[in-house]
Amino acid sequence: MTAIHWFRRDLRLGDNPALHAAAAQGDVLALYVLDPRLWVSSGAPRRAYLTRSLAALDEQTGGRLLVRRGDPRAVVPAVAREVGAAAVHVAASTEPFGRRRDDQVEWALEEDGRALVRTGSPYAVTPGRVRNRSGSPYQVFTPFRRAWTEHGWHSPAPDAAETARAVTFLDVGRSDAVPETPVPDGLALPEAGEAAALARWAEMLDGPLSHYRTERDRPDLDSTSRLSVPLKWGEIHPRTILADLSRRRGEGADTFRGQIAWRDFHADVLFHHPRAAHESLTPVVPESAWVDGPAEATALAAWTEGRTGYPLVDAGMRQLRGEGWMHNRVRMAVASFLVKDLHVRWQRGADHFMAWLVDGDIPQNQMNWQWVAGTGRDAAPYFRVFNPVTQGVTFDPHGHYVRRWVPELRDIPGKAVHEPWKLPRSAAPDYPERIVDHAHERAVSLGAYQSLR
DNA sequence: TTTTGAGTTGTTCGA
DNA sequence: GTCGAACAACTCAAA
Repeated sequence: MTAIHWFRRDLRLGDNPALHAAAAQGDVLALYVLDPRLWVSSGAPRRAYLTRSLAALDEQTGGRLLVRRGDPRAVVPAVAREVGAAAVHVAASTEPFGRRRDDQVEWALEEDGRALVRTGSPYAVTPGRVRNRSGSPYQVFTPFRRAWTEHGWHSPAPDAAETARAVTFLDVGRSDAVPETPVPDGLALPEAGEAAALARWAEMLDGPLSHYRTERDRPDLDSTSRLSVPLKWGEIHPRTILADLSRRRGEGADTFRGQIAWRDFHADVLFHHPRAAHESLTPVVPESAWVDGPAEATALAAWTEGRTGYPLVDAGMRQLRGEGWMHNRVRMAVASFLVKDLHVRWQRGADHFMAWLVDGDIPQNQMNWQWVAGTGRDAAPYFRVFNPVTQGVTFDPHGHYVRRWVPELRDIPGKAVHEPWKLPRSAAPDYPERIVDHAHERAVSLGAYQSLR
């Protein structure tokens, strides 16, 4: 008997229960479907990364990954007919687009007498499972985390080597050509694939994890896991991470576990509120507070190109275009700046992030933007406005991060780099003037909030 | 049943 | 220079 494992956001062999569910039925056809709708909306950095991750997965399957281009609602049932598979196995999608698509694929398969079998999801606890005593989802992170911890999670499934031995992958011939995916000029992509993800995690466990609680906010240090990318693509599963963490003591492990909990929480909130992918869950300022038209375009251009005149903001925006990634602390600072200093709707910023982030993921990206904007379920209080100078001095105390990404400021030593306007113009003649005054715009934002209360 | 206290990520102001 | 309070409103769980 033949079964299909349809890979999506689980581009790995290890700790992949859905793949084992397929293998339990016989030989496995490893399938990936390049959906033009997703391909186009992914942005060049993610397309380039995906291509490389698929190449790594193909190698892991002995060159037997079948890649087909087209609408999964047509492609998946067609491939199932071709190979005579009774079932197509997947890890469940939980975000709005994927749920709808999977339901439609399931109906198409059922018309043909075949089944779509969902086993597991990209989360430690499948969204929708954590409930309070009255059966409702949690609105607030801390109680969610408590219940999530009590809920627990499965032990990891077999690792990649064992899986490769246990599963027989079918060779059904030629894949469709994957389109050319040039890497945008100057963009340094991280290495893709399961092996690279596990190597990065092993490095983290033996190094930065012990100082994670105190140093994770420092963009000038390599103190974070950078696992957002492999987690987005499922090159590693959070369950693998939690199992390793359970064997570690210390506040670093506990803080990192909290980040995994946040990831599950965001997926859970979006599961219960699909509209949160594009609408504010709780509008906190009147529509009139946002800029529109040419004013919005001008503000967005300065922000996306990293020429706002605020060094930390500009460094972050340039890191995004340079690496397809940005340090989390800086993501918050630039997001706060766009929403509360430039008065641009959070959705515009979220769209730009999705266009450039290699880890760009709807639940994490949109929910974090809503957190900063104060519109989320468990959002930042309205008065929490990040001061780009204070954030810079506090978290990039020597200015290393800013100088790395903003070469016009390279000659300003130490933390003075966060306030170049206090120096003679000759210290950084090519660096832009501030496009707004933070203190003033902060007051405007607080006023807008008051007006809706 | 009602009350109470705590809650990812900040900043400013006045004592 | 340091430090605590204030800046809302609401959810949730423990008392």
